[in-house]
Formats: sequence, C-alpha cells, structure tokens
Amino acid sequence: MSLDAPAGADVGRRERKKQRTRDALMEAAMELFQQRGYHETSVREITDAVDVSERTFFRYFASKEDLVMSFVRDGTVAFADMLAAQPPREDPLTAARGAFHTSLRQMSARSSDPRSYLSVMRLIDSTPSLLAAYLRAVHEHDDEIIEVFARREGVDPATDRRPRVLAAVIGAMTFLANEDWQASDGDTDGRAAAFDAYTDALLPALSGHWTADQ
Amino acid sequence: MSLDAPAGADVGRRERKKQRTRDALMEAAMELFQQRGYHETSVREITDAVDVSERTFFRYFASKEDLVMSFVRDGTVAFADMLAAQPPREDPLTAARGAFHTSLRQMSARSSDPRSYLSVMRLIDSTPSLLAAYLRAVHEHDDEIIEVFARREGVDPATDRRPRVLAAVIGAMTFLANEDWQASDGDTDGRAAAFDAYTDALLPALSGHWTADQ
DNA sequence: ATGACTATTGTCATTAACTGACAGACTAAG
DNA sequence: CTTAGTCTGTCAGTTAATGACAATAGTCAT
Repeated sequence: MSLDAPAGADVGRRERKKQRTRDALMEAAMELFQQRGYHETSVREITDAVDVSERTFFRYFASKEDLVMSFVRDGTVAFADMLAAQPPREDPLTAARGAFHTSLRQMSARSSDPRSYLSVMRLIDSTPSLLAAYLRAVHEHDDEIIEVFARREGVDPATDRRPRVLAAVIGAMTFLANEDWQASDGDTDGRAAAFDAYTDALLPALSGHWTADQ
Repeated sequence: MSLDAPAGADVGRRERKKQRTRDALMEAAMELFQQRGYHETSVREITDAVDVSERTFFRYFASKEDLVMSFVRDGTVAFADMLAAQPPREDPLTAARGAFHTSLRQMSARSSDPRSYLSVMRLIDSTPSLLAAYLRAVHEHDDEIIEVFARREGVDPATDRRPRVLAAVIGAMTFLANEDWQASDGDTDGRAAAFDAYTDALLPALSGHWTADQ
C-alpha cells in the first residue's frame, strides 16, 4: 500500500544486512587476493577486514574457493538459459553463438562493474587450485546444456552422441575465448569476437590437412 | 661387468627402498579410498597401514590429490609422444585417433594390472575435488599437444587458432570417451572404440540441423 | 512498546592437510 | 671405518573446515 516498500524485493532489515556482509566479504576478499595472492590471504584476514567471525565466513561460502566461484557461477547458467531461448530455426552451432553473445550482454548489464569479471578470471587463471575448481564448476552444467541441445533438435541424449559432443566443444571454445580475452584488454565485445573466431576455426581445424596460410 | 646388475636400472638399495615405500603408499591408499572413500580416509590412516610417518607421505606426494593424479599423469604425456610419432602424411584428426589407440596399448602393456586404471578413474569421477584436479592436470599438457600439432602441420601456434582448437576438442572427446568407458565394463578396446565414436560424431554435431535418425 | 519466536552470529573445540626445522639413521664410496 | 650425503621421524605450527551451544538481533502479533 505505501510507497516506501521497494516493490518486488522481499526484504526486511535482516535480508539487507545479510546481503551487505556477503558483499563486504566478497569485496574484501578480492581486494586482498589481488594484493597478496589467493593462498597468501587467510580467511581470518578477510573476516578481520569485515569485522565478522571466521565461522560466519563459512556460513556464507562453503569454502574459500567457493567465494571466488560465486563470481563466475551465473555466467554458465545464463548461457544455458539463453540457449533455450534462441529461435528453434537456428541450427545448434548458430544457436550456441547467439546464446553466447546474449548471455554476455545480459551479464555486463547486470553487473555494476564489468571490469571486475576480468580481474576475477585473471586470478583464477593464475591460481592452479582455482583453475581446477573453475573447470569443475563449468563441467557441472554440462548435463544441463546437453539437455537443451537435445530438446531443441528432438534427439535422445542417452543414445545420440551429438548433443554431448557439441556441449563439450562449446565448453572448450568458451575456455579458449576467455584465455584470449584475458590476454588482451578485456572489453566485452572482444570476448564475443574471440568466441566467434574460435567457432569459425572449428571446421577448418577438423578437416584434412592444414595449409600454411590459414 | 657382472651379471647381477639388471643393466640400465640405476639402482642401489636406497632407490629400491624408495620405490617400495612409494608403491606401498599408493597401493594402501587406493585400497582405503575404495573401501572408505577419499575424504573419509586420512593421510594418517594410509601411513599407518604402511608404517611410515605422516611427514614421509608428503615427501613422496605433494598432496593427497597428487597421489591419485600420479596414477593418471603418464597417460596424457604418452598421448603427446605418440602424436609426435604418428606418420606426417596423416591429417591432424587421423593422427590424433592413431595416437590415442597407440598410447592406450602402450599404457596397458606397461601397467601390471589394467583393471586398476578403471577403478582410479571411477574414484576420480565420483569425487568432486579429484575431478577438479584431474581436469586441471589434463589441461596442463595442452600447450605440449598444441605444439605437436603446429609442428606437424607447419603453422604458427601463436597466430593460427587451429592447433589450439584441435587440442581442446581432442581433450574434450577424450573426456567423453572416458565417461562412456567407465559406465561400461571397462576393457581397453572399449575405450578406443568410444573415442572413435565421439570423433566420428564431431562433424555431424557441428554441421547444420540434426536429423532424428542419427 | 513488550514479549515470544526464530534467524543469525560469535565462541569454543576439534579434525585434517600441509610445512619448516632439526636430529638421528641409513647408504654409498673412499 | 669413516666421511659425506640422503631419507626418515619427531615436533611444533599454520590454516581450512565443521559441529555444538550460547548470545544476540530482527520479526511479528498483541
């Protein structure tokens, strides 16, 4: 009835406080990781910076790794969602490209600071244990993407290998595109372009001998 | 000069003892992991079974994960070696298939018990933290494989995307083949067949719409 | 506003993976 | 046998992660 309830948000003071400590932990952690490195920063140092107990940290994040992964998780689900939303007339590979572009735009629109994603990815790439966790996190959504491909094309994912193959290939191309993107300046458009370049290289890489002039 | 030195092996009693404790640790660990699970087995329990100190364990293996990975590491290097040894007339994808087959045969010939590899892979696949470590371990050899592809075909890996693409795709297909193989009985031939089936599915999966009858 | 109910947090204790330092035991070689 | 070098065990310490319980703070009805 009244104006001061920001309609739609299911929040009281309690929810707001939780959100604030969660955000504060993530921000403090990332700043410390960037300064001193991931392994060199203890959970204690993070919680001291935010002035909460160490125990509280592990109520928000399953592990130290999990905090870093929480920056990244949304990305792969967004891709699966956008893939399902792509027009059915597009063939699978085209749909995958479109979904990649759309999910990127959606991500950069939602996030407050688009630069932060780059620094997170660089941290992951330069920290072996985080890279391992990242690869696993991406792999965890494979089944989801396989399902979407199979439904789009009306095949049975249990017997037909093609959805599994395509999902795995897309995952690999995404990873390659991310590497190029990190090495370069790191604007969102560059990431989409890198993905396209890799998917363009897909058929040439698989067909016959390669000629010196690509 | 004398007969009793098993020519070529650079061993005295010291080397033999090291090899024995290392083997004992690996064997005891795998048996315990299979019985109680990976996380439920502490390093202490492993070292007690072999009757060495906990500290000694970490002189042989960088971590608990590292022990499991040591079963698997040779596999990916073997693939890279066999790839370089494949006849240059074969195009890259064909050479990759050949290298996969050859490296498998080499592995099963070297190992005393071919069944052990299956149980290791099943342990890895059913333990999230091991799966993460495995994915990273595989990824660590990507550059090596990219180099081999680039040299075989005479292209520059820094500018040409195709060797990177093919290496990533082969890695993904290997992973898929392993999954099928684990789910089935698990003979070596089945693994090679699964890999071939997935590489056969590559072009169909990437080209146009899929027809319901594969 | 007050009090009861519940979610959140802090404190304490504990386990387990690792690491550095040093001392003692063993091996290889003269 | 002795010396030099390598392994191993013991000890002490750090850090991630988890369970149990008490203290605190937010929510809601009266």
